[in-house]
Amino acid sequence: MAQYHELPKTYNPAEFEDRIYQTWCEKGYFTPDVANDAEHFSVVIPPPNVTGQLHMGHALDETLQDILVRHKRMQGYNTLWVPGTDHAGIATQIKVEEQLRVNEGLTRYDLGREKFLERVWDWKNKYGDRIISQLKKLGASCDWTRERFTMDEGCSRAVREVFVNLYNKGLIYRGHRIINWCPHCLTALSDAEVEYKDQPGYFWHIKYPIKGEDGYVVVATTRPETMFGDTAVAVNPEDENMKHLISKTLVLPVVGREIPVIADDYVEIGFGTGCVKITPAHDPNDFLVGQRHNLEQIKVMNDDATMNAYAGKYEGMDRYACRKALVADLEAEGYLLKTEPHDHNVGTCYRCGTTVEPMTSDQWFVKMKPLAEPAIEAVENASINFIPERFSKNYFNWMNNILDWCISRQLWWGHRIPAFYCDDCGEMTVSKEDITVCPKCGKPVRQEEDVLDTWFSSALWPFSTLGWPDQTEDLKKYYPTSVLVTGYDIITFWVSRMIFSGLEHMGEKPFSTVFIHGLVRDAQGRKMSKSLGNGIDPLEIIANYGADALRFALATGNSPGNDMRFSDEKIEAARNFANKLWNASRFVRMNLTIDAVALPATDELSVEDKWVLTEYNKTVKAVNDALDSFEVGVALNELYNFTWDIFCDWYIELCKSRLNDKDSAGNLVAQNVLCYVLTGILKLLHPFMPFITEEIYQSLPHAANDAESIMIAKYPVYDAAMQFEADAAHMSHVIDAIRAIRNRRSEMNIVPSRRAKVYIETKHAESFPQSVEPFFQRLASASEVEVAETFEGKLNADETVQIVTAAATVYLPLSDIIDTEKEKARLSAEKIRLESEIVRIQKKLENEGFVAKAPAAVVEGERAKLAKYQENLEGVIAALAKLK
RNA sequence: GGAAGCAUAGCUCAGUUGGGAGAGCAUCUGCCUUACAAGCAGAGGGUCAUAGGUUCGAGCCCUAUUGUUUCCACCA
Repeated sequence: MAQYHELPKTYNPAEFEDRIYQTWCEKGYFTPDVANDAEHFSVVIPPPNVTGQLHMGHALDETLQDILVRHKRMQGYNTLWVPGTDHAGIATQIKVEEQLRVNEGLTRYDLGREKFLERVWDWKNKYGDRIISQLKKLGASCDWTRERFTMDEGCSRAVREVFVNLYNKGLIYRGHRIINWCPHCLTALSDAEVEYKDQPGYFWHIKYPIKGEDGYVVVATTRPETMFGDTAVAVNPEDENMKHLISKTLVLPVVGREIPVIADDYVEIGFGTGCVKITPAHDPNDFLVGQRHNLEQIKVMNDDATMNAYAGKYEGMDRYACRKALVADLEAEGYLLKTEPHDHNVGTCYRCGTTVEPMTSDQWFVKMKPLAEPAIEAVENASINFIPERFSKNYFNWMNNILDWCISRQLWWGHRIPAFYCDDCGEMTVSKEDITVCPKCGKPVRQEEDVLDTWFSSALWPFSTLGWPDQTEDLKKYYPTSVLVTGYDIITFWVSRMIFSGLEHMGEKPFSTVFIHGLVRDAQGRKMSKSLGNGIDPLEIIANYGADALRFALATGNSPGNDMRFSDEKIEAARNFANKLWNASRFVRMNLTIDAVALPATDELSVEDKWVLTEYNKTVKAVNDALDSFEVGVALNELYNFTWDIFCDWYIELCKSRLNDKDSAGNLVAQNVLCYVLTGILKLLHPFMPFITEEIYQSLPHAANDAESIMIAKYPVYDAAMQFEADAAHMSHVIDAIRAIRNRRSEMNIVPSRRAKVYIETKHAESFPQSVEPFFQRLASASEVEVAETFEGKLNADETVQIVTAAATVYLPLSDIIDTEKEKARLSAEKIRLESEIVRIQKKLENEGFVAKAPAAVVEGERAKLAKYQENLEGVIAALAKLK
């Protein structure tokens, strides 16, 4: 035993987690051999942003991935988990600008582009490293030799390659279009980056006078400040009340500019006033109307959402200040007809929360329709599967209605768009390589200032991380990846874009399965957020409870796609389980004299050995099945129950008598079976709780074919030869009887220290051989045990407690505390219960439909149940008769 | 406006091809039984949201309703 280290008396994860992780790294277990021709299992990590630190969402995402990855690795797959981080364009730039402002009172313009980017890289290095070290704390078995960053050289090359390819195919274009503008971040946003929120507001009804007439039309608007950009008023041509206005000219109040009344069926008859002001430069719908009618686009705001010269005397005012002043003026001049409260949904920036301003602008776009079609098809024909399946509906909804993707951002942090302008001849060149002179005229060129949407590079992650555009060995071996694990909140941002990118650039899907999980909420079910201050720090949890407990708490009870709550109770329960496993292992270990484990031959095994092996084997199957179908919570529940209830509470207890008898043959058998099953539990649990299982594994003797580390051990597989059904049935008779005795004694408040002889009257003598007698002594407070087919005439019913179980009637001679009347009442109640059960089952079995249509196994099960109840009832009736 | 999820013990949640409901925590009772009080043994507690339907049989499938959460779209 000397070669195996001791387990300290108390479970203290902090003592070994870091050490074990370091050993795994040193041994290179995380790095697969590309040349190994086993089937591959590959996963790319959803790259955490370099903006911050690990939060519970990451912890869940990483835990689930690690469970799948470790399971497959132990099953012998050529397993790769690629780690990395995301540059997170806007988010990171905002953070660094904020830091700059607070610490130095500077803006990015004070530093200039180059110096500012140096600062961002400093930030990236610091926080990127921090998040990686946090992933390691969690136990993530990523291959760190393949760590990537969305802006590293390789990924940047992939981005350029993709950009140029799409441009050459006509799928990327530059256009003057209406986009979502964030006046705080000072950049365009894609549709996906806008979050709509309900905000209270008003409908202002404003008179627009008709030129040359006394009359006016009334337009209702929630955004009066945009009226400086109005270039028409539209009515529906089918609207009988309005059609007479068509082609008339209106005079914009305050501004005095003349605009036409146009006909467009975009206007809904009966809604509002029936007249709609058209502001093509500041509303997406109006933009389309403007295109149809060739209207002028008048932009009335600056980039920071202050009003420009078109707003006349309001120039320089913020859009909301302008709104207030304008409304007051309109009212004063009699143009304001009425003001009604109106809640509406306004778009906000997903990074800073500022209300987005729709504006026309020159931006770069990806033409989406041609890319979306094959991406939709891949999910439709189940080439890619969502788990749970319902999330494919989300996906279809987004992809079917997709508009062109605005990919340019007016930021500095990101992949600069590889377009080069020649101011001399006006030529624009898009190029994979940087160029300095115009290929057409030879004059100097300047590169596009804008950078790409951060999701543009994320979209390439499954292949850019494997070396593309080079045809690397990694790419050949590990693409397409096997599973993508992520939250439902970024299906549109990321998953959909990876799918069409993979199909377009690789000609093959990026992954086969998308495994979606929910959000981690706080104990009250609220989203964790900085503003609420209810975030739980995973690192604090690890420090207090250990990474294994955190992982267990996140994985247990988790079902795909559903949100979960994280609470103190949960993490404590997880820690308690780890502690239980720890102590059970200590117990096993302290009873060991063997140096190696070998499962004894079947004829050497006792009934309880065969029982526990049968139950273990069932658990092996259940866990593998559950993991194969991504039911991580179900798998862990199976393991929890087997470990705690069957192994610890029963099997270990059942072994104690053999373990105490050091010289018996049974002693070695028990040692071997205990070690065998415990090692099996450790292996099964390893993907969920990697550290504690390794620590214990290293402290136990192993079988000849066991690996040096549990990480690379073989995952248990179901073995039909290890199903000992008959023995398992015998054992459950014994367990039934023990439970029944405990139950009675507890009801009668008999302290465990008061022992009593146990008489077992049974027709199933084979279930109660002499070898099980110690179980009753140890677990049912028996002083001694006697088994017989009948104790007729030997026991006085009035002086014994009668306990009827399915397979036996047990007598406890406790004459001094027996209340015969209570015994009668109890047995009578039991009789009634059994009778009603019997009637229920009999009815079922008399039902021809049931017998004819139900599966044979179910019918058989009911028959067996009936027989059991009937035997039980006979026992109760006999017991009652004796009390008369 | 469109779509989806959830509703099961006091609380938080499992329940996967439909065969008479489980766990953790909490509560109550008894135990320091030499691995574990972060524990052991027992107990109580559920018209599985409501109303219909399919079926021999429904927590599970279908329809409607109520409550709740989320996603998408958005009418100025």
